[in-house]
Amino acid sequence: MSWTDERIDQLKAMWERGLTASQIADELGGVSRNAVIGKAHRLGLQSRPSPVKANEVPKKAAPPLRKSATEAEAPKPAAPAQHAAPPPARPAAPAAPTPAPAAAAPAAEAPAAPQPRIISVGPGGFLRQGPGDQQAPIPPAPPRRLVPAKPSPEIAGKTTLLDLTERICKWPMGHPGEPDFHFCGEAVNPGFPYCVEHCGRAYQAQLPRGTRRPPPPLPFGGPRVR
DNA sequence: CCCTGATTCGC
DNA sequence: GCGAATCAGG
Repeated sequence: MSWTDERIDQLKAMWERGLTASQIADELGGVSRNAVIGKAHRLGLQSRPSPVKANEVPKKAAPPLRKSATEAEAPKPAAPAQHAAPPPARPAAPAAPTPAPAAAAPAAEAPAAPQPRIISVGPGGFLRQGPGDQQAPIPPAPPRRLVPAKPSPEIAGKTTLLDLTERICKWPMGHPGEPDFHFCGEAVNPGFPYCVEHCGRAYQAQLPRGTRRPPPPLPFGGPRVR
């Protein structure tokens, strides 16, 4: 599997949306988590909250057993005189304990990052935006009332999250949070998370905007091999 | 153990 | 450029 422009776009989008590398890899298919991370770095996409990065600046004297001591370069400041001069800390680590300016929740955020490309990821990754149909701000918390999850009559007979199995089409119907949100529930197209019909919708190529999408090519035989 | 992202380095 | 192997924190 190679990094086509489209896949790179999806990677960027999902990465910025805060999906984990595993999720992204899974969503794209054909690549490993490492591949995603590697690519993200090469692209210059940069570190969001990483578990292994709270601090740590310079400290590479005894790399366990790596094959090379690439950077054993401690820039000797050649500071003569000054006897008893205490190690002036590290020249490059002033007082900036919070290098992550945007470490907020990945959800309700709109940093206004210009993103002209069109991307289209299936409902699993939940991205469907483009210059034309950008998502509304999703602003004020809807005055919806949280209710003690009683089996409302609306979802009676519907496929809920708990009903999902590997053989059940997981295409979402409606939107999460809405009272009648449920899943398609049809038998899946074997090997895919959705039924044949929804596979057709999930994996179609992005049409040029303006084009009315005709009936999806139904006899699904599309891409994505896992 | 599982998960995460970061980094290195042979290809 | 790519990604497995490795590292390292939660």
